[in-house]
Amino acid sequence: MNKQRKPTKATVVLEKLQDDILTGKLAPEEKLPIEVLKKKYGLSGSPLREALSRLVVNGLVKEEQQCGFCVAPLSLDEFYDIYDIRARIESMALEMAIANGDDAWEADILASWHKFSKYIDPRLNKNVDPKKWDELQKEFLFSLVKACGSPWLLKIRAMLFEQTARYRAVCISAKVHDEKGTIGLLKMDEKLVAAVLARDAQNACQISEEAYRMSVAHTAEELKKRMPEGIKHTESHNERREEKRRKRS
Amino acid sequence: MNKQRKPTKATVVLEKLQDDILTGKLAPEEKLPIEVLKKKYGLSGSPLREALSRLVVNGLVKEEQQCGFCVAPLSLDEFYDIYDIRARIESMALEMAIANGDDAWEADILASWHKFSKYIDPRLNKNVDPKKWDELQKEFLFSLVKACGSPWLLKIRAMLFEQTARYRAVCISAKVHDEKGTIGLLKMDEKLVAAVLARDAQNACQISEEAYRMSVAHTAEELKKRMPEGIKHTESHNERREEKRRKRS
DNA sequence: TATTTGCAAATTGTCGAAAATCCTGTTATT
DNA sequence: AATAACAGGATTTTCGACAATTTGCAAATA
Repeated sequence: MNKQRKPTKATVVLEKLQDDILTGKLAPEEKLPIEVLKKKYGLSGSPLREALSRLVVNGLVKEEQQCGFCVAPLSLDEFYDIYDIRARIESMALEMAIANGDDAWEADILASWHKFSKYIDPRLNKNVDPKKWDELQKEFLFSLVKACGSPWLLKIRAMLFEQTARYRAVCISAKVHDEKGTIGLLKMDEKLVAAVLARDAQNACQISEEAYRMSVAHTAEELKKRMPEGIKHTESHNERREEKRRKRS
Repeated sequence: MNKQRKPTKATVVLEKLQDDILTGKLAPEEKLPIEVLKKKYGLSGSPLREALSRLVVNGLVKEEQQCGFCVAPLSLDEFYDIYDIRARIESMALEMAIANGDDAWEADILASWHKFSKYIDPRLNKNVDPKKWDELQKEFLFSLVKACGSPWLLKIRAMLFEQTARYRAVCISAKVHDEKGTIGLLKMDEKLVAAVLARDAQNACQISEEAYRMSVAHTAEELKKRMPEGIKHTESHNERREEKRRKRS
């Protein structure tokens, strides 16, 4: 009998904040003044600070002592870093899952692959919702490694996944309309599923890493196009301060 | 130009709590009632909850909604898991560092290895402080991977390192008095340094993993002696997993 | 006897205000 | 003119009290 405990306001607002950051409603480098957030989310300072503190640890929020919180910045450097590490971790988990997985694991892969592939296939579905695309893909990728047997590896993986979501969000809509690219992705993932179910770890990892490489290249293109805006925002922020100082002197 | 900001009480008490948990002053599963902590650390609830919230995210503290916080439990299951993942992550970082490291990196390895090895060698130093042993070893191991080039990998590694510290602490004093074991460790680490400086990644990783395996075996022995009965019941399962890991390499 | 119900005590979670700290623009000093 | 010292205002951080929730225990019920 699992006792259902009422979630605290802190955890509720944590999820809301996380979602707002991941979807870009709160922009990178944006300042997060408590006074504003209090009104926006309709609660007091304590649970807010609690939520923000948690987000600091997993890297979505940055804190400067005595100067409050802000959304963690985005950078190309970090983007390449996270994707690189994420691909390696994913391979590691994949290898372990292939060694450990049982029948239920295989069944789960087939099920989530079915749902994901049918949904995003432009030949079957013309109206894909980027949000749902992301959700289904997440479930599919998770099903592959779920059976790796290591809670900590899954925890680390989840953390990296969350981080990359922020970068993906920048250009997710672009992907939806790239019919040719989508079909390529489908074919590649299909090969991946086949390799995993055949318990061919080496091949599976190779395909997985290849998929990551393509994804990185694609996303980086979009990022370079759009990041200037994101960065300009913070730069202008800094420059405004600089300018003010210059004017006065 | 680095402005020194005064640290908040929350961050101060965070470090104190972390230290108390890592050194075992706060026992695993021990309840952490705020009323008690308030008196113990001499401050109010808000910064305390903030610190505890952070510790929840990185896994040192467990929270149950509406029922407060407690020190995260220790279990053999988790012990094997963390060490396994940590060894793999360490190999990954080692490989990258060997590929990326420069002269300064090599120099740093030699320096910290010198300090560490001289200090723990029972033929040179009879009065070793376990705390300092741990500190020097930490610095030495960090120097090996520092040049891996990935901030995120280092962050993950640091997190796992912290976690294992708690398990090590249970039996750290035993290690200090095992003269033969210490000399064995020294020899092994010496070979590791040689392999790293020779940029022989494969060999280095092999030695590193071998060292972890020995460490796991040794620590597990001590843990089994000291841990309460209830926790041991999954032991056979864990050992099977260890077997699998051993065979693979 | 075993299970459920209901109340009191204890503890957690939240609030609003007070204290501490930082930033900005002005004035004083060299 | 450049630098340092200093208030005023804004923001962050902390406190102490209040509200909400759980837990323990005893009485009631089957």
